[in-house]
Amino acid sequence: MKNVDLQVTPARIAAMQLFESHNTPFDAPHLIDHLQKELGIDRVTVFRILNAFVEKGLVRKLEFGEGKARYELSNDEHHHLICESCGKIEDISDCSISDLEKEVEKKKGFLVKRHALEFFGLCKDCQK
Amino acid sequence: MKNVDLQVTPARIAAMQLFESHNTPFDAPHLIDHLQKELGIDRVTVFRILNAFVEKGLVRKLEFGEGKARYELSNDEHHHLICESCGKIEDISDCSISDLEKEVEKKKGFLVKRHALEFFGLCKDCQK
DNA sequence: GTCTATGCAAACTATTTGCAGCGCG
DNA sequence: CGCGCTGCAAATAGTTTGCATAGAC
Repeated sequence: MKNVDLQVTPARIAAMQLFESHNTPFDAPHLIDHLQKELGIDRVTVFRILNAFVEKGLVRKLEFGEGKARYELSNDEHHHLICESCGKIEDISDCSISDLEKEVEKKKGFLVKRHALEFFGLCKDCQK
Repeated sequence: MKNVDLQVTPARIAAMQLFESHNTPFDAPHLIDHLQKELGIDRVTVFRILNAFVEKGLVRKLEFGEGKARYELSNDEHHHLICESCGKIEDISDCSISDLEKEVEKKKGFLVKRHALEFFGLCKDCQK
């Protein structure tokens, strides 16, 4: 955290710990809930921490059409399977879009910096 | 519009016309602006129209991480190139994700109903 | 000690809900 | 004329901003 020029504070440590212990992306209210109970951190501070983390590239901001953002560690590149029935979010890592990306750059002259790919549907358990 | 069991009203006609004359997805405030000036339609009504259109499958709801939704006609299947500098949104239609989709279904047992794919970066004009 | 982070209050934006009245079919 | 659509008021959810104080380095 010091390597990205951010002060190390209790709130930020706790926030980072929650990211590290979570395997699925969560939203601001979820983090607020935790930090409020645990350390009495204010809602506003949580949003500021999230924005700082995103800006420094520690964390990625996602949107799944819920009217609020979700966040996850930006360690590895992967995409999501979102179950429209139970809300479970799974990861997929094998992303073979680089070909399509190259095509876009050639065809449209568009310089791709990042992409978002999500699959919506029904998870194994919700199908039967 | 009658074929999806929705009453045909001035507000809905005007909304549909805006969709048909627009080539890029727009947000609720944009539509509100138009319908308010044109016909004095209330903000709330516009949201209700948008929800009805989405529910009936006439329109698709998108989110590009702006903290608000965008909408577009759901005629054809395509994806978007979003310029992070000027905000221009272009379409790409040749989507070759069906392979990846099949893989997901096999590997994870996840039933894919739809997917979202967007590329973020710099458009031709914003690169130099 | 300086500069950044936090708390509190307030504001703002997008969106939803309740209820009464209007209008499409 | 009945039920769905709209308007108005109000509420809710997520998120941002301003300013004064507390805390990290």
